[in-house]
Amino acid sequence: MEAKSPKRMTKQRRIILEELRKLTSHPTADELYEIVRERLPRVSLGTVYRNLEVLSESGEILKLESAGSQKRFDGNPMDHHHVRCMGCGRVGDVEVVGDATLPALENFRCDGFSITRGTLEFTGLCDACKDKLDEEGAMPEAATQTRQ
Amino acid sequence: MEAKSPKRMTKQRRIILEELRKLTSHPTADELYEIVRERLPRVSLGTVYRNLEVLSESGEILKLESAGSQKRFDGNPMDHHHVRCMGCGRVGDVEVVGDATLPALENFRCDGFSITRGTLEFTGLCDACKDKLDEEGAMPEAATQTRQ
DNA sequence: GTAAATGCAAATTGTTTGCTTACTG
DNA sequence: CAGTAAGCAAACAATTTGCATTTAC
Repeated sequence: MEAKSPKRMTKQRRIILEELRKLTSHPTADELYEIVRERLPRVSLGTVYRNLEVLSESGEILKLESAGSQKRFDGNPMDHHHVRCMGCGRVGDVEVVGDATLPALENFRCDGFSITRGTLEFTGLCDACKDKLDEEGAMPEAATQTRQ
Repeated sequence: MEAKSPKRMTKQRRIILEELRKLTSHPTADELYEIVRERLPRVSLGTVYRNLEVLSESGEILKLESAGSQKRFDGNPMDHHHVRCMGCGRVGDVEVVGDATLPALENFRCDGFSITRGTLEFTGLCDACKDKLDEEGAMPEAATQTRQ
């Protein structure tokens, strides 16, 4: 279901891929656009979107559609787990430590669906958002919204 | 961090909540809007959005931000796991069967984040999308996109 | 009676697409 | 030199917001 190489390696595609791979931050398309723009000042946001699409189809990167309202991208295409900050939408990598192992996929039952990937997304809070909540103390009203 | 009751129980809010609770389908805002409209023909989509927001802040429903490009909502606010169809974005409930137990949250390490909820999101394929893929056979090009 | 919520429409935001030109293989 | 990809702008889709009016408490 994946891993066909992209057709042409243009300068833009190569640089987009290089910059994404340098990051562990799972950037959104426009965050990456800003970064790529330092090396390719005339690149367009549309090109970034198109290439991220192509690269994720070919399995070179991961498209994290399940990351809130904005899509995020991961330069590491290996299967691994993620946490998503419920405050700001940021995504981090999660590793399983100690002797813990996840139950096999057969242990999860869901009618009408077949689970194809055992990669999980946890819900959490990043340090920045946690600090913000702590400061706000008995936070005035709706301080728990999702922005980005 | 949650469970303050909404301020006023308007007819719209009550009906939106009732209809959402009847469903197990994790509808999007506009799917629910269409349903609610049968009982409240003059309701507006904005009102549906506003109420889904308020109800999820108060902990009466779940907002599944991690459900692809469109947010989905769950009338069951208890912690439970979800599968998201990578084909169409639909979301289903997942239950853990047999003697399987998830590792405790301490067994997951993620720098800069604290995991607050152990509810997981799996990636899968719903029956409809699976059938579609099967029919397409050696599917011509990019047949694995997310639409909804 | 008053603050909160509605309906409607317009504004925002994130993403995709059409088209002409440029460049890779 | 053939066809894929870029750049740019316009189109789209999902969600949010401003405002005048209505309604729950």
